[in-house]
Amino acid sequence: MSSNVSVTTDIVIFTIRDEALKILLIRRGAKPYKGRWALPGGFLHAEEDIDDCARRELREETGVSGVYLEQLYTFGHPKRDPRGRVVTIAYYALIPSERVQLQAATDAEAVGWFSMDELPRLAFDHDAILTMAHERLVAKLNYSTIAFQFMPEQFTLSDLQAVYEIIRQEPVDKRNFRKWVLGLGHIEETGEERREGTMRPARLYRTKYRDTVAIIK
Amino acid sequence: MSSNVSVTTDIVIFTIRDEALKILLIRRGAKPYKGRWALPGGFLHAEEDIDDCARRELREETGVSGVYLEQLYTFGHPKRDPRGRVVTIAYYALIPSERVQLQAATDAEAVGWFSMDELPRLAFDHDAILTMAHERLVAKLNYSTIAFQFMPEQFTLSDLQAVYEIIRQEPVDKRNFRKWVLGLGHIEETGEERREGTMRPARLYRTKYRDTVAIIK
DNA sequence: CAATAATAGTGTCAATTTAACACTTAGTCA
DNA sequence: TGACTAAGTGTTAAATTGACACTATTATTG
Repeated sequence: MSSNVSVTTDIVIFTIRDEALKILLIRRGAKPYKGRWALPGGFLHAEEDIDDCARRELREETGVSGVYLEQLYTFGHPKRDPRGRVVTIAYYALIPSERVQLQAATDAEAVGWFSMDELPRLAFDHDAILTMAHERLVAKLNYSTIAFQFMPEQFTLSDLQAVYEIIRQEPVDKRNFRKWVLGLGHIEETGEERREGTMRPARLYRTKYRDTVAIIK
Repeated sequence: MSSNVSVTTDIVIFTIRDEALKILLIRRGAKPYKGRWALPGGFLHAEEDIDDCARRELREETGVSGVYLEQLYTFGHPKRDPRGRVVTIAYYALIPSERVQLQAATDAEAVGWFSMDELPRLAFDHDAILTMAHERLVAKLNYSTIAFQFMPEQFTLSDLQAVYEIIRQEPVDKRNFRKWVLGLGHIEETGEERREGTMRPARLYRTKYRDTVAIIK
């Protein structure tokens, strides 16, 4: 009756780093696709919820927890894994830029951050998963506060605008952006300023609802 | 390694009938939850794609094929099925009103169409699945042509408007609706009219892109 | 201490989109 | 031919969106 299917979760882990949207990939050490880059992922444990499985994989690969994680889609073509029948529940996660730096040291060899425009060939159907995750992220910028999940505790409006510009791959009008984002009522001034180099200091903001992604308008 | 998980698909089948949005449920004949109503669904076959599995279930329960079917979400809480570990990939399908009539005869006993506001208690976590499907459908009305999937070959603008009103559960302005829907450019006049009773005949329309759901604006 | 360099911060107006609203038309039947 | 019933049709005000350029603040340097 059960037809003996293996179930895994794979995660598309996004962050913003070096002015670019990056994805975490892992170089496979075993067959199949040995040596190819792949999404982090792993088998569902016996008594584990699928969200927990994804969270566990995320923690194992990046050390981070408590970040935004959302189920994306389930991929189950019978031939997607040459080893046998493997259904994978794909997730995507968003990690604030700061947290990534902390992890830069781990495992240096087998793990890498890649820009969307310099992706290597991927194992399995991971390119399809990644493409779908990217489309979802871009779409969600327009009707949710998902972008805030990339921000550190405190950030400037220019920082936040940069996230939108990097993901959208096009410039955003500064005044309209500020009007819009302040009008949302989801961020507030911390009262502090960031001064850097020889320029006018920028006001710092924080998100009011740290780990909620709101649907807007 | 595979932890022996069973995989099923469950389907939320929507149609519009008797001025209401209805969902197809099946009365369970076996334990667990014997006698309770449940979503149609079944186990994934060995060499079957998951979409095909859902389509097969849909055809088995309703006799229809070639209708709109979309993957919804995957539910995998370890305790969601008392028999053991079952991960279910939930889908939802939209069936045009006309096609339903044809199936009214089948299996009369064990199958039933239920309005959203007169739902019985459901087996497993099927109420959560159904709620999510309903939310998705309502959301998609606003940014896609998904509602057209409920329409027969030919329909009037009033027919189409009724679909929006039934799903939204609120009246829609007739003139604004017509302006909007004609402006989309996704339907065209057939040239024919429907005359019924003692009223002015209504122009008939058809969708231009039969089995595509477009994302709009 | 004045000039410069670099980013932060700010408002208006036109264009577009959305939302509200009521009467005429075409047909059937009595 | 009058009455009934749903079909069909435009205008206007309000709200939203999008385009656009200058002043403010700081640190550094001559």
